[in-house]
Amino acid sequence: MSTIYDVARRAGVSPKTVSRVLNSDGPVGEKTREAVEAAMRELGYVRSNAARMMRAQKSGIIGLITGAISTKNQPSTQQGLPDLYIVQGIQRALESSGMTVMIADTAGRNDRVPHLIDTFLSHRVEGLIYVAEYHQEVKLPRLPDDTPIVLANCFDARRTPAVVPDDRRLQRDLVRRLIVAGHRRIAYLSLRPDMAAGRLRPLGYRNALEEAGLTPDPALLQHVDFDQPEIGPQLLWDTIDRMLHLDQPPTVLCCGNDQMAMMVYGILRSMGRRMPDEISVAGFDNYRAIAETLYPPLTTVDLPYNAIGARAGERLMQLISGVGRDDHSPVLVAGPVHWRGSVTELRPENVISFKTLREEKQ
Amino acid sequence: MSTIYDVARRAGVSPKTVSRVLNSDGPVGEKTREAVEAAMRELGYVRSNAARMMRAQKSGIIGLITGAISTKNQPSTQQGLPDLYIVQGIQRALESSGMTVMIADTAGRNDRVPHLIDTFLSHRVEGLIYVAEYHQEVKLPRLPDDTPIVLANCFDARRTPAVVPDDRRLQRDLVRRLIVAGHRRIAYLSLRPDMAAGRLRPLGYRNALEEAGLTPDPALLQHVDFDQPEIGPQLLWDTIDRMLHLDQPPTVLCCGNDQMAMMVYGILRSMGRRMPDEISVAGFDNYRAIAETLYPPLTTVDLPYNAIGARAGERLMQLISGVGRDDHSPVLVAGPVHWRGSVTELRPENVISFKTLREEKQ
DNA sequence: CCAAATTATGACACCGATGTCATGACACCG
DNA sequence: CGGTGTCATGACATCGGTGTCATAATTTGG
Repeated sequence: MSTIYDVARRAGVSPKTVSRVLNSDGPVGEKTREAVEAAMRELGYVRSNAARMMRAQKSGIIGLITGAISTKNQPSTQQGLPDLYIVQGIQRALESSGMTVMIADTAGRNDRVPHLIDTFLSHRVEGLIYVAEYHQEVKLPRLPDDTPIVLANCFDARRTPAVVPDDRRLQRDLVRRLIVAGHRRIAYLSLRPDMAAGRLRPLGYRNALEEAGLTPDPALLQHVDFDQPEIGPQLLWDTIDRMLHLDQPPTVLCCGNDQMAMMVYGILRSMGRRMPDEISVAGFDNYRAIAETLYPPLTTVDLPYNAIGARAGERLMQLISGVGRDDHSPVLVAGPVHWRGSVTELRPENVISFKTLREEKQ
Repeated sequence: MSTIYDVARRAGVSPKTVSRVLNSDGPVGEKTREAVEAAMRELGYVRSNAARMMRAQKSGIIGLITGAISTKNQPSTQQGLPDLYIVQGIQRALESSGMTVMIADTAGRNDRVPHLIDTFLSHRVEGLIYVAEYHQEVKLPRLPDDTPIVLANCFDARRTPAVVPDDRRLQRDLVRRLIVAGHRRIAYLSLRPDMAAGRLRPLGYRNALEEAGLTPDPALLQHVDFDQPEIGPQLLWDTIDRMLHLDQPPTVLCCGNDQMAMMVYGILRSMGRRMPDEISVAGFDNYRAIAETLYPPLTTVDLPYNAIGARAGERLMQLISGVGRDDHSPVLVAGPVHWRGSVTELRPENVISFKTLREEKQ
């Protein structure tokens, strides 16, 4: 591959002049510039980042660590593929700043993280982003120097800058909307409480009920470890069966995520229940491959992984430029409710007008 | 960040000696080595790849271009997220060779590809991999120099080294298995024929039937553009309705992919058909979030995106080391049939034993 | 015990781009 | 017309490792 020296020789100028043309640095004569540009074209010259990085002491590289990429085909895979969307969002956000993204995955082994960080540091990355596959607390080794790092879809005890989904608010918004549609008996099938989503979403559900003056009924709230290999569907079946046989059965089943909702679809239909007339179903995530393809399409709330990535990228760029280095508050990201065919709007006379709620939503 | 000069000064040796310790190059005295290692630890030294790359003229970087990462939230999103799995496979394959992966996405705009390639070249990547979101033909700008490139999940007219799924064989294997299970009236709901999968999979379906001495019935083969926004589900409904009212209706519906199968589940149940007793359903892809969570779990065939990535990575490493530079034959990748609850095994007396088929499958 | 081989270490150049400073050629102004 | 600015360009050093060669110290062998 050719260098500025090759270009300089061919154009009959000094290397420094070529450099000036490349960077529009100092003044360069019209004829000289043309000669240099011609030489560059003819040689197919591409400037070496390594050399330029050495002088500039800037790499223009951001390191991305994602455990997600590799834990996906583990036994218990319950989530969608949020990380891809997050990575996409990061790329979008970093694109304008001219950064190049270097990516590495832990291959499902957290003990490899220090090694990956070392590799990134040897490339002198200007910042790091750690992407988790689902909202959770993580523990990262302390970075040896002052390279900024942002956590996406996770947080840690050291209060490292983080961007996470606002699970509580998202669930609250969805349940609010269900209430606006006239539903009063709203069941909630929650994810395992050892995941952040399994704690925060039920909280949002409760908030929405209380706001509306409804008393949460313990009989309508149940944790279901639905993605357990064998017993998951059975657990779900039993729970739904029990709820539907209550004196006052729910009119809508709010599911911990879209995948659970998909399974609920199959179960309800096997039970001979018609959707959404007899019983409505709502999801969480707006996992589009599922929500839009299910029949009927699934009402759910958008967990905007793209935006999480974008926010993380922006936050990192700020940190790199020295802004908000001591701001430790996490960035919460929310998205809109997607109202589709899986939930009935109950008869108007049952629907109370949540004026304040609606206004707030705007 | 500290340099070997800092380390050398601290350890009271020359920079070259530090370099020797780093690379286990020449002989180094025991005491000297320890002093150097101590100094490195104390300073938190991390070697600069930029500098070393300059001398070595090797970057240790592989460039990854994926259009997929960004076209996902386009209107017509029908596939899963194969690219993530492909990327994962690539990383796995490259990990052992100590390569670092740099990733860039086209943000859905193919006109950005040349720019991305330039960026990669400026980093002096040792190879490139282009990952497509679904099996298709692509057209890439010619690379200006001899940097090797491999196409993953796509191919081009220049016969650039490529790794693609063996759609025909996968579909044939699945249909074979259906035949072994006793099915004779096998319907095929195909994807749009403008996608490679929409042409190759029906071909495999046909192959399997003919092998078994069954005559393909045109009434049982239908292209369905199921992921069209509004009319998709309707088209699918009509097609299924028509097929189920044939004189000899199908016993199993073979779907172009798992997502279509998911929609078919909903439709069949709305029609009041019980699965799998009355009618069986099979998918394609083994999109696990869907196939394993559907109720009943979906029989499908594994399109091993992971393996595609891994093969692509391996192929690239070969090319880099100069092996098989003029081998233009594409690598075909297949995976196993996953037999789950969505397809009935018909009564034994109906089941002919496909001895040869079974043996071949092993 | 001395020559030859081996071990341990350092001086120096180089990879390719760019920052600093110098130099020569003009143009402009009083 | 001489001094001062601006323009256009180049010489040279530098970034941080590593290859080459030289040199000093030590061991080995005859």
